Amino acid sequence: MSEPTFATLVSRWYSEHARDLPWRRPGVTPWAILVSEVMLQQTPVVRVVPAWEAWLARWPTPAALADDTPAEAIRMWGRLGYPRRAVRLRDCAVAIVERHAGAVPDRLDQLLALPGVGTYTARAVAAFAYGQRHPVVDTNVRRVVCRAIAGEPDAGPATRPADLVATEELLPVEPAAAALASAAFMELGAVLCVARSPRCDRCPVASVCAWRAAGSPPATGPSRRPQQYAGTDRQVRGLLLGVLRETTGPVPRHRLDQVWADDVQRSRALAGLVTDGLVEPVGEASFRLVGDGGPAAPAPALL
DNA sequence: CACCCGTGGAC
DNA sequence: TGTCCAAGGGT
Repeated sequence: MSEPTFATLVSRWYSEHARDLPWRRPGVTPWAILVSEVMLQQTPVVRVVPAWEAWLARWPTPAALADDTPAEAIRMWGRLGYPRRAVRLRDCAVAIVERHAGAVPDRLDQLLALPGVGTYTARAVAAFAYGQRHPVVDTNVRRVVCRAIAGEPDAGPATRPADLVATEELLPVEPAAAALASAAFMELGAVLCVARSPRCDRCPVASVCAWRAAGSPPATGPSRRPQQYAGTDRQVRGLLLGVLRETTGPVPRHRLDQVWADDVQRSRALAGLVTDGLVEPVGEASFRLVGDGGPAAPAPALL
């Protein structure tokens, strides 16, 4: 009789206490899982749930989304934040149709090649949609492994190859069990082993946690400086996009001028939205969400 | 690697 | 009230 492994302890806890999130239910398609993963990039679960349901009701397949405009994707994205993700998700749908006949690929390298799909999302889809054995490392998993295994209060700012290796070593050999363990690690980090005031009293691995054993030392160095928002280009972009989102078709520049007083910053923000494929100019003095109201008119400059 | 990219809730 | 943080990705 050997002691249960770390993954076994967390997986048992997960089996009993996992939240009933819609993308975890039986029969959910790989596309639906991919959509959930993209929406969950830096956006809390509670805000994703209704957006995910509305999105999939409208675009149940990659082909359906690929046939619609970026403008509609941006509108459906609502206020999830980082609306470039909406455009990339549609680009991703187009790529899936073109490269994979409309089916979400199951190979890691093919997933990684899709727009908006990085190290985390590719592995999450391969594991959760296709049951493959890959370490799935997000901010939650990094925190759990960093604390429980390394005994340190917090992980670094970005996922490193070493994080993947450390997590892989914790996974069971059997692929389905490994995928379950990855979901369990994430859940533990999201629900109990949270950044501020972790709930160690309910933790299934508290007795083997290296961080607890070390006396739960607090984080020392300046981790990452808080990201500013008020007064930044991001706030201005958000204001501009808010106007464009609520209007169908072109919006005269004078209406956009009202959202922010600083001409230089406002122009820079608008140009950024154009560069990022969210907004396009219409004629001399109007802008719209990309593709809003049909294909763009021929560029007059080309004659 | 550093920085940029939205939004809203909790403390 | 300001700060911190949330299933990252692209450049």
